Amino acid sequence: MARSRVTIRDVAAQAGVSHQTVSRVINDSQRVRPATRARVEVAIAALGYRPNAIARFMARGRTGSLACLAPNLIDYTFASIIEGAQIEARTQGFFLLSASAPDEETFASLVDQLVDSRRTEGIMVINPYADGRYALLPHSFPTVFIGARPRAEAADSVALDDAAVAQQAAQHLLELGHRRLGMVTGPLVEDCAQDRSAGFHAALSAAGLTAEPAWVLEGDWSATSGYGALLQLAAAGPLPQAIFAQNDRMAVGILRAARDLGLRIPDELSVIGVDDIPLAAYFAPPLTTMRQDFIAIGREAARLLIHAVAEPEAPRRHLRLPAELVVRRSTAVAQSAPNGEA
Amino acid sequence: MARSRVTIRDVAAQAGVSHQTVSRVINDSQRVRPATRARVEVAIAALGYRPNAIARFMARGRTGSLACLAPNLIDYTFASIIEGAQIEARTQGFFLLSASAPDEETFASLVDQLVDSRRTEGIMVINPYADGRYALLPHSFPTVFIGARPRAEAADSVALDDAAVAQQAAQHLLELGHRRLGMVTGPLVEDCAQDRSAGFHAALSAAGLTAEPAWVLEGDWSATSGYGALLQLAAAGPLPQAIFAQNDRMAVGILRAARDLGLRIPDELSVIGVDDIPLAAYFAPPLTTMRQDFIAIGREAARLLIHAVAEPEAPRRHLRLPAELVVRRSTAVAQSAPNGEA
DNA sequence: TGCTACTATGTGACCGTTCACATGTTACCG
DNA sequence: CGGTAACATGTGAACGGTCACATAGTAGCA
Repeated sequence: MARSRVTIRDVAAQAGVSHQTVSRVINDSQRVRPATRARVEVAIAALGYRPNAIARFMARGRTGSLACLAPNLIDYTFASIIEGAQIEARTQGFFLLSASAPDEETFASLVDQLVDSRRTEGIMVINPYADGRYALLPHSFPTVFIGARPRAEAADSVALDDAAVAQQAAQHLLELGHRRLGMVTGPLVEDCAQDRSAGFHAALSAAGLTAEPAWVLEGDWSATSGYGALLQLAAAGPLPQAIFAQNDRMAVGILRAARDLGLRIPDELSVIGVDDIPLAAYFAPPLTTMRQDFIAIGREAARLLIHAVAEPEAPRRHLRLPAELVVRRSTAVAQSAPNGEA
Repeated sequence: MARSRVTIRDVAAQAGVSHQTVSRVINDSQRVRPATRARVEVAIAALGYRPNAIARFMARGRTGSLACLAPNLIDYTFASIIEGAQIEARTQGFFLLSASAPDEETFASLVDQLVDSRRTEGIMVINPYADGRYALLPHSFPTVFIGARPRAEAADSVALDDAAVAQQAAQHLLELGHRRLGMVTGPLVEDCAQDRSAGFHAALSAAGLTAEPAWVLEGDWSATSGYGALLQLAAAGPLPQAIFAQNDRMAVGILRAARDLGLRIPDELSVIGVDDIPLAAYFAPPLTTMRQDFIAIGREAARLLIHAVAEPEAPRRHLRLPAELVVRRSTAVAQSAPNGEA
C-alpha cells in the first residue's frame, strides 16, 4: 500500500528546505545551488516521492491532455489516425484521451464532459461533418477537424488531398489504356466522397472523356456495398473496363463480386481502391490502391492542435496530405479496345 | 473567449448562497430546499457555469481516468479491446487514456507518467508478458492484464479461453474427417500461443491422434509468416489435410501461399484461423475462423479494473472468454482418406 | 410555549502543486 | 569595509472544488 502520499512538503521537511525549493528541483529549471539540489534529490529518492500530476495541472491551470473523437476506435483508418495523434501528443508532453461517438447524442455528452469541464485542452474530431456534430463544439476552443474540407468554423483541419488522390487513381487507370471507367463512391454527404468524385471526373475531363453516369454508383464504404455495386452494374448492362472504388473495403467487395460473377480480375476488369488497408496484398488478386499515411495525418492533427492550444489567436491552418499509388495485381493494361479509339 | 473562468463561488454570489450549497446542487445529492436549488440552477445557467473537472479530481483525490496500454492502437484486436474498454469505462464515469508502447522503454516511461504520478486510477495492459513489461508495474496498483494467463502478479486478468478455442478449431477439422492436421502457431514465448498449441494437441489426443511435429510451425502472427509456413511445409514433403492457424492473419497468408502453389482450398487443404478479422469473408476463399468477441474482452477488463479500483483488497479475478466457430469456405469435408482409417 | 431533533445552509480548512513576491545570502566593487 | 546587485531560498496565497463540522432554521411533541 505504498500509496503515493508523499508530498512536496514531506520532501522539503526531509531535505530541510522549503517546499518551493523542492518544486524548483523537480521542475529542474530555476537557480538552485547544486548542493541544495543534491540534498533534495536524495530526499526525493529516499521517500520515493513522485509529483502528483493532478495537483500540478490544478495549479498550472492545464490538464496535459488532448482528446480525439472518432465514430469508433476500431476501423483501421480511425485507429491509425489516433495512433499517430497519440504518438505526436506524447512527444510533446500530452496524453491522448480517445473516445468513440457513434452518434450525435454521444458526441454531445462527450463534448460536455471533455470540453466544457476543461478536462482536455484541445480536441480532434474525425469526420465532424458526417452529421451535425461539428455544430456541438464551442467556438474558441482549440479544435482540429480530421478528414473534412476546411470550412468557416474556427477549427484547423487535416485531410487527405482527396481530389488529387482520386485524380491519380483515375490517371493510373487511364495510363493502362482504360477508357470506360466506373466509380463506386462513399456516401455523397461526406466531403471526402464529393472531393474524390470531383477528382475522378476532373481526370476524365482532362483526358477528353466523360464518365458514363450509369457506371457511377454510391456506396457506404462497406465491402458489402462494393459487392452490391458490381452486381448491380453487371445486371444493368455492359461493364466498364475499370472501376475506381473510393476506398479499399468497397474495392474488396468488388473483387469478391467479380469472383462470384466469374469475371477475371484484372484481365476483364481493373479495380483500384484507396487506403491500402492492412491485408490489401492478400486479397485475390492483391489490391492496387492509393496508400494513405494515416499516421502522418494523426501526427499533423496533433501538431496543429498543440499549436492552437499554445496560440489560440494564431490564424487557422489547413493541411492536405498526399497518397501514394501502390500497384499490385488488381489493375492491368486494357486488353483490347472494343470501343474503337486507341 | 468565454474561458470557463466562472467558479463555484461566482455562482454562489449570484445566487446569494454559499459555495457549499452550490456544490451540493451540482452533485445533486444532499438535502437542498427545492427553492434554493432552483435559485442556484438559475445562477448556473445565467453564468454558464461548468464544474472544473480537474479541481474536482484534485479535491476528491481521484482522476476519473483509466489507462490502457497496448503494443499499438492499430491492430484490429487491440483497437477493438480498447473500444470495448472505453465504452464500459464511460458508462461508469471514467475516461480511457490509451497509449501504445512498442517496447519496454516506452512502457516504462508510460508507467512513470501515468501510474507513478497518479494520473490514472488503474491500468489495463494488453500482452503484458510479451516482454518484461509486466515487471515494470508497481505492486498494489489496480491492474488488469489482457490476453495473458493469470500469474502470481497482483493483477486481474481477462483473456480468450485459448485452449478451449484451439480445441474447438481442431475439433471442427476432425469432424470434417481430417486426420492429418498441421498448425501454425504464434510466437511460443506468448502464453496465448502456448495455450492454443496445448488445446490443439489435446483435441488430437482425445481423437487418438498425434500431431506430426514437422507439420507444426512457429509463426509471428503476421500474414507473411503464414505464407512462409505453407511454402516451407510444401517444400518439405507431403502436406497435411488441414491447418489450424492460430490467428487469421497467418491463415490469410496460408490462403495466399496456397494460391501461389496452385493448391485448391478447401478441396486440397482446409484452413481455419482465429479472430474473425473484419474482411475475413472477403478473402479467397472466405475464411473459416473462431470469432473472438474483443469488445467483450475490453468491457470485462474495464469492469474488472473499476472493481479493483473501488475494492483494492478484494481477491483478484481471472476471466476466460469463449470464441464462436464461424464456418465459411476455407474448410471442407476431407476428400478421401489417403491414409486409411474412416 | 419550550425543548428536542432534524434539516438546510454556512464556515473554514484542505487536496498538492505553482505563482508572485519577500527576504536572506553571497559576491563584487569602489 | 559599506553598498548594491545578483543569486538563493522562504512565505503565503492562489487554483476550484470537496470535506468535516458549526450554526441557523424548522418542525414535532409534550
